[in-house]
Amino acid sequence: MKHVTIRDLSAACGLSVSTVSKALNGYSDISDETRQAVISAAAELGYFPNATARTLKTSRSHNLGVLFVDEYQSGLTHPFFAALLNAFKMEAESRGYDITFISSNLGASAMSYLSHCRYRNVDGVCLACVEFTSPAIRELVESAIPCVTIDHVFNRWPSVLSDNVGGMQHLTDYVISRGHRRIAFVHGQRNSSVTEKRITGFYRSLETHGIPPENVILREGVYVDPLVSYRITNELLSMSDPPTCILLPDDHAYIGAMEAAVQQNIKIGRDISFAGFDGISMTQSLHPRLTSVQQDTEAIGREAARRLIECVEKPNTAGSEPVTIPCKLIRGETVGEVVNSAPVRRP
Amino acid sequence: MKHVTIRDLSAACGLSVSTVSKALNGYSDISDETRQAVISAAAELGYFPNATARTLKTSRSHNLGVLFVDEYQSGLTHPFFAALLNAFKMEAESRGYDITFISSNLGASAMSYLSHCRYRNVDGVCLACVEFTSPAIRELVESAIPCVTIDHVFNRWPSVLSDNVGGMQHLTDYVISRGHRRIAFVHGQRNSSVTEKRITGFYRSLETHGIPPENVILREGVYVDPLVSYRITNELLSMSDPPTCILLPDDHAYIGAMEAAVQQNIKIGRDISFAGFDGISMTQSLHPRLTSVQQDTEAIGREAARRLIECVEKPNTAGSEPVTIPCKLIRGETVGEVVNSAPVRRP
DNA sequence: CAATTTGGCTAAAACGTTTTCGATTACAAT
DNA sequence: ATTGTAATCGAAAACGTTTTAGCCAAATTG
Repeated sequence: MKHVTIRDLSAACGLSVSTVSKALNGYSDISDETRQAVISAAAELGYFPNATARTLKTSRSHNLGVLFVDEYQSGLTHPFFAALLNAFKMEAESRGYDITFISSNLGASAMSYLSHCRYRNVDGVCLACVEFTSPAIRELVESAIPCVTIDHVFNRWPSVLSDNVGGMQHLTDYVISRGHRRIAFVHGQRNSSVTEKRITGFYRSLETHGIPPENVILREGVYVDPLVSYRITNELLSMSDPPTCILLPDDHAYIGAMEAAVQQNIKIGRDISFAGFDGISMTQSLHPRLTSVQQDTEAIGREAARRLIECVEKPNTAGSEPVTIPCKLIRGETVGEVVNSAPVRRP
Repeated sequence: MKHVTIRDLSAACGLSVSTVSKALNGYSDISDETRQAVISAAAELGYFPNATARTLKTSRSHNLGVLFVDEYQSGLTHPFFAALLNAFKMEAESRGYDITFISSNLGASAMSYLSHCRYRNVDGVCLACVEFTSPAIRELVESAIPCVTIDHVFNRWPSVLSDNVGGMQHLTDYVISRGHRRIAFVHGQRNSSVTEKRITGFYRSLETHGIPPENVILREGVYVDPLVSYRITNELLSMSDPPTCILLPDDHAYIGAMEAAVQQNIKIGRDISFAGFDGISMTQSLHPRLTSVQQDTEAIGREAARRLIECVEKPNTAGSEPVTIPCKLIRGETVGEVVNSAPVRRP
């Protein structure tokens, strides 16, 4: 009932263990004849090499670490991360790698990220959704273990970036193209780097269209929280000079914003326009369907896995350039066309 | 820069490797004096035992497999599973266990679940959201590897059940207590075991309240799909003898149901009542706030980890009884009180 | 025909632990 | 002085692989 070992296999074939090992690992000094014999015997006995023993000898575990600390304590239910992880896992598995979560509180004794990685002999680690400047992270990325980072770049290692700047810029471009000139942006928390990037994209669009900063309203909201957005939307709608379009921190905010509009009896898509961020499936079933920007989580995860594995398997090759994955604009029904073009206020 | 090994530690202490190992592992034939010396030296050198070598020797990996196949291809974004996994992971990590995903398509060669588990030397595996009757699963649960199952019971192994029967029963009880007598249940897909359980709970409630089956309407909907629920809700509302309350397959369905009610200008909570299942946070921000039943995913995951680890660490103890985790009723605003008690039709 | 190469295989040492079984000492009891 | 008993420690074998170095016959070369 125990694991069938390479010794059993060698006995069954009448060959030495070294020959069997080399036959299975594609060494060139084994005849095709015996190689076939070994392979078919392995299949028959249901032999799989013991990953542990192999790792001990080769110090390659075919195991990738995944490190993320969720700011919102939502853990794996964090929608962006969950989708990301799923794609990463798919790609890694297809290339023969398992994944294990790296955390700092394994068992009783606290363990640094680096220690955990070494403890488990991971071949590489993917960093996402973390505070990249923290000492524990620095220790890890400065070690010899290959890393890939998402939405952040260390010049030693490959990285993949979601184009938050471009995504927000295109969304704003779109809103402006629909005639909006007085726009509010309720962005997410200021301490997050993605927030800063989206703000950058927002202003970049305004600039290219010559819309003066005085025309826009910037407010700080919070992610994954409809209630704050409800409050802020109410405030914005009751201004003496209200915006014609409100860009929300994410799709969750639309729930609150919608509520505010309905209460004030303001028709969405005509009297007020909204846009979200993330393209969550649920908000695509609401009416009116939310206009939003979708991050290509699948491509991000897949690309991260590819680059990390390449970095693991060919350590000599020079560090690759950061790749940025474009976002996709989802044209819903919440950004209406401004016909009686509101007078643009210029200084 | 390499891993600091037990040999380095033994050299630093001037002791043999065996003594060091025994000191760290709490053997009784080591004096407290030398034990302390070893421990402090280990801390100073940053020594962590290599999990791979330890596993090879002890055939205990401190690694738990997690096996789930998502029916909806939503992978880790499956909300119930994501929450479950998160809780399981937390509990496992606090007890010194890492987790790895078990799948059947690792690398090029297809590998059975059992082979994957053996390949990675997992100490045990948690089965959730799977087709428990499939041959690949049977092979695994019939092996020597400890298993814990969620929402299904094999009598060999511990299991933890979410009380879908009781949850649905209490929800129906509540609806009936609000005066509803003509109730529709749009349940999920019929091939799922949780669907059957909820239907059971539904009928159990009807029976205890003496409501004849002719009074209720049963329709098959689908999970995580607002559109189908939109259609079915529309159909139900246009009946000559419409229900006063519609129980939906899950919270996602409420999006569609709400849409249908708004279109027909029917006020939710007064003219028609709705209830969901799952207690997704988003629907708790909608208005009216959805009445729903929340599964205690945190307790389920935690309990599963506990039982699995106990089963791993004390293999002799007899198999524990299945534990069922109760659901929590969330009283929202979507189930109104029926004042002019609709006449109950009796045969 | 001798010398060299080549093809195909094996022996054995590692990888970093744990654990069994002895070995050594000290000290008390006979 | 001999024996017995604890109390500590160490030697060495394992766990299942991979990989280096080498062996032997056959094939090729001069």
